[in-house]
Amino acid sequence: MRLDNMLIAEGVAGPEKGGGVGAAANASAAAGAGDSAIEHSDYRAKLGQIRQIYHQELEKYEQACNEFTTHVMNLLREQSRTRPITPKEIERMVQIIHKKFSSIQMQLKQSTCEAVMILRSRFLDARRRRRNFSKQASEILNEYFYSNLSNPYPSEEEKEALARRCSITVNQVSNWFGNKRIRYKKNIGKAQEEANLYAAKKAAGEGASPYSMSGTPGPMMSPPPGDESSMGGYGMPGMNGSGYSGALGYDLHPESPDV
DNA sequence: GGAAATGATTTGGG
DNA sequence: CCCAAATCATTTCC
Repeated sequence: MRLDNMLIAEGVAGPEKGGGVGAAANASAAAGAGDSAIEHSDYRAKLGQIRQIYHQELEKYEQACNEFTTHVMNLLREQSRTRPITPKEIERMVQIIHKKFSSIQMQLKQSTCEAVMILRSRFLDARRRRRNFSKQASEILNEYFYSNLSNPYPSEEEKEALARRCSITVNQVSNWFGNKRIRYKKNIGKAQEEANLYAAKKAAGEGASPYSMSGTPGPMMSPPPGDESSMGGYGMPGMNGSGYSGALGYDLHPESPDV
């Protein structure tokens, strides 16, 4: 019913996917804006584990059910010597057994669903895998922010430029400015120091080049001496060993973290 | 270990 | 869409 559909939708039940668990070796980290590729393979690996356990258990139940059924059949056959037993009665017995076992399977399915839900919330919520930006990125963003304090709203192009220089996404730049604005406003008194600090830094670093905001937002501004915007992001997230323990003995042992 | 800092998301308004 | 504000979850610093 619902649970089945959900499990199929999540890829736990249903058609077997290719090589199964160990077939998530995706080593193509697109240079551009590829941000949701690596986390996905990790997610799938864990999902594969869940699927494996699920099928294992399912099979076990199936087997147990069959064994129990034949056992009961034997008992009935034995009894048939002392009293007449109709085929209908046997069939009813079998049905009762199957019903019982299917309810047990239901439990398995439900706890599997729960496990998937937990997994989803663990991996799909980016808040849980937050990483601080690099020092340089913060520098760049702060520079812009305090240089344009009167209007700290970078246009789309400016955001893109900042994103490139910081090796982060445009969305992250937007987030950063959203956070920065609100948090700057919250305590202006204290942040003022920071403003001065960055203003001074600016003046010292650039000498006579007031690219504040009046003129064109030239995309060719020369960065300060210590630029180096390559540096390939900020490394792979360590992915602390979550080890969620589901209701029914699901336990994803902390796997070796590498791609 | 707890507080502060910080990045990301949700909510609500335009 | 973008933004502000509130909130969440994690990292960093003490």
